[in-house]
Amino acid sequence: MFSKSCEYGLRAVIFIAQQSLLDTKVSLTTISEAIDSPQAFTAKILQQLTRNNIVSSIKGPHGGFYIEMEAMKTLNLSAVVKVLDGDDIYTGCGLGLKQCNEDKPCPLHFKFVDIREKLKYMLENTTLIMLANDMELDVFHLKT
Amino acid sequence: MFSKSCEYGLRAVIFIAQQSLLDTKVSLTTISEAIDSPQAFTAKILQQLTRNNIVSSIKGPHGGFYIEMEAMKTLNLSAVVKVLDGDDIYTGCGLGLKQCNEDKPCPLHFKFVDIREKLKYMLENTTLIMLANDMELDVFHLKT
DNA sequence: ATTATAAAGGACAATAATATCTTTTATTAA
DNA sequence: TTAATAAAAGATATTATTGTCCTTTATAAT
Ligand code: FES
Ligand code: FES
Repeated sequence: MFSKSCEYGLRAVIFIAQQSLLDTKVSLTTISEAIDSPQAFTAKILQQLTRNNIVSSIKGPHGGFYIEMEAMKTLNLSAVVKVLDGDDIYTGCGLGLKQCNEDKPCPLHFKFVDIREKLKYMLENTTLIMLANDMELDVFHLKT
Repeated sequence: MFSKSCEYGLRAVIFIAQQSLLDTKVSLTTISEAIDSPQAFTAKILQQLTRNNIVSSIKGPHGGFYIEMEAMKTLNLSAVVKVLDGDDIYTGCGLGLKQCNEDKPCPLHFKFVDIREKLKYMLENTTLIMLANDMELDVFHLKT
């Protein structure tokens, strides 16, 4: 479904959001251990996310990554996916036609678009703060 | 969503099914032109599909690929996807955890499984003959 | 000012996916 | 039985994704 980059990115963002709820900044090392992802690769992903204003970062001692409360309330999973995987998942044809077009549809178009829209709706309506709050319940996991 | 192999494979299977409805066997060249796919790569994909008894093939003059009427009625898109992409799409965690497990779920699990099941249902309930018949309507396309 | 910390950035490496090319095998028709 | 046709199989090439390593920049504390 999503690329590895996107999977790590989503897990990282959820972990950072959870910690930001407690006003804690987290370092790359802490993040990659918490979500069980390759550290250097995760660093690259976090760079993309900070450049695109999903997460914030501060260099130096006591620095690290965090997410502004305002951003947590506004941002949804869709924003993260768009940064890391583009919007192919929202606009691409299920059978790989160069463009998904209602007027020249592939034989799977109508059935496929139905599911694609449900996925889109789900990602757009799941905010980071919702997930951060869920994580406080101790029933959800970000590794293994 | 699907790999390139799977996209080409699905398009090829739908085209072959449509032609088999008319009792026509089709060659690799015909197929790759009809679905606008790289010929040699498509050959590899068709080999996998014949080995796995999705499509049938005959070598030599007047040979080519076809699908048995019985197979067309029985086989669904899910069978094709499983051969080419495995069943990761049915069993994999949306956030890339090593295994998707209801008892140790990722924060997206329940929302994700809902969509995953809908996709599974759609693929399992779309038979090749349904799509072959649809293609006769001249409203659906397999390229551009 | 110096040192330690931590993210940012650039260069490179390994692996997997995609794609091509060549040879072999099976089948048909002349 | 020979030549032509078409799929199967094997080897190789290209590209994208995933992953690592090293250097630079910013910040904080001593
Ligand atoms: S044209 Fe294929 S999904 Fe829309
Ligand atoms: S554990 Fe992540 S989708 Fe099931």
